[in-house]
Amino acid sequence: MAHTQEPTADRPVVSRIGRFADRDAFTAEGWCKLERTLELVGTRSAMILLREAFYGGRRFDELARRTGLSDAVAAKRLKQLVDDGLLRQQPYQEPGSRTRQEYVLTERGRTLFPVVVAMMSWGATLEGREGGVELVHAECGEPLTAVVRCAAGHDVGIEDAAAQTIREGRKARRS
Amino acid sequence: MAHTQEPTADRPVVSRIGRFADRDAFTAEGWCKLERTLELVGTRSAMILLREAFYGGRRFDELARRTGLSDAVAAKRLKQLVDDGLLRQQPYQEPGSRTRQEYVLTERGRTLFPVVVAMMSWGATLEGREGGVELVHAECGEPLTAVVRCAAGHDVGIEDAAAQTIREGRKARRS
DNA sequence: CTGTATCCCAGCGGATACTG
DNA sequence: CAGTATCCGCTGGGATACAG
Repeated sequence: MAHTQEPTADRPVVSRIGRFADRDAFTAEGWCKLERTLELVGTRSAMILLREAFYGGRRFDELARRTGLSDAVAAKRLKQLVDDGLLRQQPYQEPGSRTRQEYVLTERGRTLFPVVVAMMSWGATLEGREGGVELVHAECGEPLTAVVRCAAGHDVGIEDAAAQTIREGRKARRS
Repeated sequence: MAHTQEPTADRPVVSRIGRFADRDAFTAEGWCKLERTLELVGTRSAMILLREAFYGGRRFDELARRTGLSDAVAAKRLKQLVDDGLLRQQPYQEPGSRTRQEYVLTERGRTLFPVVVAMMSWGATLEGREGGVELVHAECGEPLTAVVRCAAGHDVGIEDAAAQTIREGRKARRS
């Protein structure tokens, strides 16, 4: 698949392999994986609540205040995230105080880690006030970024990516 | 699932280092890098237009139809993406036909690659119809995923991440 | 402390019609 | 082909008040 080449302006950034004649057939409905993701976490409130969950936030009060969301919106979105299986609610006993409910990421929610990191990392490249909170590697203290890799383990830059249609019925394997 | 210390309910999923006493001070305004990202690409239309750009879509008609967006919405969002410096409009001469305008990703837009891949890759893990379009590594044909890495080059799983406050003025270096 | 209930507004996005 | 203009419904999210 020769595509040595500079992805300059007169060529698509991402080369196309496969047949794109049938591209339009996949436009609508539930085909697009990106849109499926957006249906679950496509709102600002969902993303920043997840951000706080990754930061370690657990109690309702904590999550609502630190996101700056109103109670109503926080409650509604948290409920949706629980319904969608990204957060789980469970009782939590603190010695000396009464039982509380807390929100924790489920295993599925935890798999959003690269998504959150990718967005935070990209946002860090924009102009804006320095400071805030960041995620780092606990062992070396370096900030996190998201990189693209293929299922075979190769690092993949944008110029090495190609878009192709998936045959219906062909099982997408996720190693 | 290796990670020995189960990040169970009574511990934050992501451990906290640094002082979080001042955490609330960073809640509002432009501190959060994730929110900065959401301001630019936080809408459904922006994300799926970028998706099509990564797939290689260039002309207005193509982008509007394949995203399923109405002309009005597509035009408005494309204009915003151009204003924000994620897409660029440039003339394009096809032999035998008249000059056309086309939308191409700018360098900044291209850096959104991990974000788009992360979201598509996560969406692929959800239930839904098989098929559609996917991004693969051109050389080996394997599908793409996004993984988290620190600036020092280590792969970082969620259990190895920590949240910390950034001192104001400390320059966030991006290697 | 953890929500629910109402009211309200702005923005997203669809549909349709129209322009260069 | 590449948009603009207008209208309109839906929902995201804020504010305020109330409840277990």
